[in-house]
Amino acid sequence: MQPTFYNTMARAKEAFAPADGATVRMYTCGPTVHDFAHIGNFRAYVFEDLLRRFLKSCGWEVVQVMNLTDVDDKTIRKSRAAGLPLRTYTKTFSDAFFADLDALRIERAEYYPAATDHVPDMIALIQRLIDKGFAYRSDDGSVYFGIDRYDAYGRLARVDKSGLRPGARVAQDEYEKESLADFALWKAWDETDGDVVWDAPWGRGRPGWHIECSAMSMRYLGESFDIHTGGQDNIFPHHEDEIAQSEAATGKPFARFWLHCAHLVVDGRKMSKSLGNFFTLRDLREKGWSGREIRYGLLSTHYRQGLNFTFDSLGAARSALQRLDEFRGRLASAAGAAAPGPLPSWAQASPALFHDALADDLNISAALGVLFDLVHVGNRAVDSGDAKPADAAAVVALLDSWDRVLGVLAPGEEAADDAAVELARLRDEARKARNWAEADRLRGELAARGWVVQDTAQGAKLKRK
RNA sequence: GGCGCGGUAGCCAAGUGGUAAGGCGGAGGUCUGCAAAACCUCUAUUCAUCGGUUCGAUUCCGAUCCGCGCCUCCA
Repeated sequence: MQPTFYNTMARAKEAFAPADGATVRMYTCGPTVHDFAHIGNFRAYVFEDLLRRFLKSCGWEVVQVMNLTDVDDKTIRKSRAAGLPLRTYTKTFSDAFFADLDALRIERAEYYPAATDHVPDMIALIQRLIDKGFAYRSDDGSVYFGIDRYDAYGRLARVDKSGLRPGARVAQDEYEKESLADFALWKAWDETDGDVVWDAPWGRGRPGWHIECSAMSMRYLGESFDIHTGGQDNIFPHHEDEIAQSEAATGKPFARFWLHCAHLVVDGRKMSKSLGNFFTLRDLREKGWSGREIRYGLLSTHYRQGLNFTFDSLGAARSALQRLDEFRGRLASAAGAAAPGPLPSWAQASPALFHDALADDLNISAALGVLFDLVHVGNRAVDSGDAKPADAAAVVALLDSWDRVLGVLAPGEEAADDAAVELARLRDEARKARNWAEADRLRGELAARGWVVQDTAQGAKLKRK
């Protein structure tokens, strides 16, 4: 089935294929590296990772770009407060960001351009906009995009530009703009910028926020590309402004599909430090949750659905993953060294069901339903002895192919240490001697070391608690 | 005020104009020395409320109530 994605531009699901039929060119709005990313941010990145992996499973190549915003008001302010050069300050957080991506099993994008490495591209793009009459210079040397000079403004967010009213956060010093919703392409230098400054033909300063995404997407993906994603809060103004400045400059359609993921709340409330419900990935890992568990928690709710993140839901993720691990382990032992045969009858429908679920705008709940249905019938087959080694091997291969999309199955087994193996051996001996008290004592000792014993037909197995 | 999303079992969460997937949790049972895991059975006569359309609506339409997001740099 051909994938269908909900395109914010159309406010409807639309059939998707890459424009050139082979390679999906995708731009994903990335982090502002002035602090550790929080789990709300990672919800978006996990969604984009699922999208990326699913597109690959459809047989397409993917070229993904994720920007690193390493210059903006907050970043400058914080780096100056820390007494560090901008680069030094942001490196801490971009390094942490990549470590967090790894923990969440998020595949690397092809490009992670940093804004500060692409200022010349931005200057060139702004110059094009000035030359074409879409942008104007204000008295202080800033450059603004004039939305009244661009007819199509407001198409994505469906805002009427005449209806835009001033928000609470409009700075006092922006009176020079032609229209309130005009946005800065270039901000003239002032003393709070310190040494964060570039020379441009119209004066010294630094780029506005929106322009980096236009300039960097064009550099790596071309002036038109397939998919642009971000959090729903980016629809307006960020993505609206990207479209305006990009299409005004090139005269070409910018992104064909716009996918936006909904926000995450914690315990039903917006995350905030004052409520004590604000978590970075690091915070959760320190509480003993694995990256895989957190990934499952973030992944298992449809991306356009608001996600209520709770510790109960993490516990549910842990249990669900244990069930999946157990199933894969049972199948692997049933398979032994057998080569995969054709899928057994009880699994034959599964691959198409799984693909079709995700092809329907990444319906992850339906896809997980297919997965758990397979676990159910598969466990039954193993119990009844119907699963022949070649069958089991085929289903293991199927699970592994699904996991290239989901990225949650492979548990990263921890081999039991020698001491635990010895305790398990002693317990086996005690059991053979029907010395149940000693066997249970040894099981307790293993439990204290964090190991759970399972007696199976193949002998005792040790699993991490 | 404008744009938009959502209200489905104890919790999370799909879904369809024809009678409610799946996960977690809970109860009972099988297996086991006991466990663990797995399996079996049960756990929403009902999908926020009220109207309407229809042979029939949780699913379509309207209204109401409630919760939430964005409206200048927050994924």
